[in-house]
Amino acid sequence: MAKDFSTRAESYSEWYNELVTRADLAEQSAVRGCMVIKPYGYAIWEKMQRTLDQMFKDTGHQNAYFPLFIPKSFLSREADHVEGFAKECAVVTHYRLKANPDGSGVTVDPAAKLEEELIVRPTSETIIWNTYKGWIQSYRDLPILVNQWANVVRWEMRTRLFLRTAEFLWQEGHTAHATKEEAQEEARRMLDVYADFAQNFMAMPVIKGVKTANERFAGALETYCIESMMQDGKALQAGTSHFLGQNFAKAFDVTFLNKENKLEYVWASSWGVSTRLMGALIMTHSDDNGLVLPPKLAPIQVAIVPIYKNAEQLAQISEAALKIKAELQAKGISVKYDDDDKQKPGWKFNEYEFKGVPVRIAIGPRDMENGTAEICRRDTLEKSIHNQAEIGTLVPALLDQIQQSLFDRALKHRLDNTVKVDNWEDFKVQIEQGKFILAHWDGTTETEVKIKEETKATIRVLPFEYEAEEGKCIYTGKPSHRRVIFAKAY
RNA sequence: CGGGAUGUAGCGCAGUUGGUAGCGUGCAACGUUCGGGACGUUGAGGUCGCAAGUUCGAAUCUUGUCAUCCCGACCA
Repeated sequence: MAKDFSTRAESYSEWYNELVTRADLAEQSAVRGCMVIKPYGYAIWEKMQRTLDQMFKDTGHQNAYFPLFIPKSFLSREADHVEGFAKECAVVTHYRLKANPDGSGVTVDPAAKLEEELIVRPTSETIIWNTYKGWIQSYRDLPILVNQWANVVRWEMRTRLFLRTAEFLWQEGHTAHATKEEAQEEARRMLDVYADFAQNFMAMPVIKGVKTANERFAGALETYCIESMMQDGKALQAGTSHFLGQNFAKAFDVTFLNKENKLEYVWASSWGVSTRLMGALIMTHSDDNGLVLPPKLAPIQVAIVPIYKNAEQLAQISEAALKIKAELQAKGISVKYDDDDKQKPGWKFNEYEFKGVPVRIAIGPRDMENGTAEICRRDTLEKSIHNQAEIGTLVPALLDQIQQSLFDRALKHRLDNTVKVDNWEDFKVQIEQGKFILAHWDGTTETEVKIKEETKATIRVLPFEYEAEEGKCIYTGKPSHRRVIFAKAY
């Protein structure tokens, strides 16, 4: 009955939708390409949000909120930006409905046509920089370090639950600086924050680096990214941070007087991560039994399940269980004691496995006789028996261990599936096997595009960490000084 | 927008040569159970995606239409 979800590459829907459904995280909405995030899924997102939000604040940022609607003319101010997003925008053209004369529902009132159409934001650079114009006059007004938690809409032709939905939740940071260096530093700093979050909270190893010109954000001078490998070997872009130069300042005429009393355009960065991270989390750790959550992001870290035949036994077990629960909670661990009489222990075991709860503790009559409890860890499904008195000290250490071991396992998977390739035939073979390929590239967009056409492989990232090495482009044979990472991507 | 497939109970599906709809699971009640999704008995739940046509009669045949999924195109 095992469906081999965790490793099968070819069937996205079974691999992914099934796990999402079983873990009860999200479902398709009635609206095309949108999703309903269910309470348990949202609890995970909230935990991610809180963690990230604190990290932003620790790096000096503040939250703010900007409008959902963007006047059409704003979007077209920056040439590359509009070109990048024009094909996927939802447009508001009217502001009123009216009842049909024959009483059969409503129709759009043609009299209520907007003079200028409004775009539902696909990203907020334009509306924010239009606002920043009014906020910035002097170098004393800088930097502005603002983040927004919001939803955005991108009318993609093809959507995938969590990974590419028409509407998604995200945060977008938009910063304004007096110097180029400062803006670049900011973009790099936030990439580090993302990498920190991915690796230390999501237990998801990432490769930090820079995108090629071809894969760059529309309107950016440089796009930095964290790139991660999913269990089927495909790459997922987990977060991006952009150095925008003065492009948006020029487009929205945002200038300031510097210390030398000279008028200058403002320098910018923007950065964002989205509910796609939920997809990344699922696809990095899940196995055939369902979701596997890293302890630091699990809404429930420990579930305690009593096993009993009658009310008397339950009362005894509850006493022991609640003691353990209190002990763990005192250490900041979220614990659920599930004495729900409506479900059987076996059912609960499966349920918490679907939901990815890192540690499960079972206590039954046999344990009560011996003063013990059974601990099962979700990542390995190993069970062990311990004295009840030890649980309070054992579990915190175990949670740390699970967190680390999930990361180690994912990193090993990536390293095991990363290969250096030096000839084209080999490249085509390896890319089909879902590998990350380290190969030389001649640095041209032309070559990059041709490789993509022939193999569907894209250059995921030019890693910051690399060995300088003379070589020949995998495709054209032209000289190259370093290897870059090719892979198929979601 | 091109290629392919699918729409039948909450979910997953069957339904033969046209004869007025069934299985699994889930749901409700009761009893026995309870250390890995228990079992039995009873019960509730369906405009067969929508529309038109053929026919005495359509889930089934025809046409149209809508929706969803997969593969492309598209995609910080």
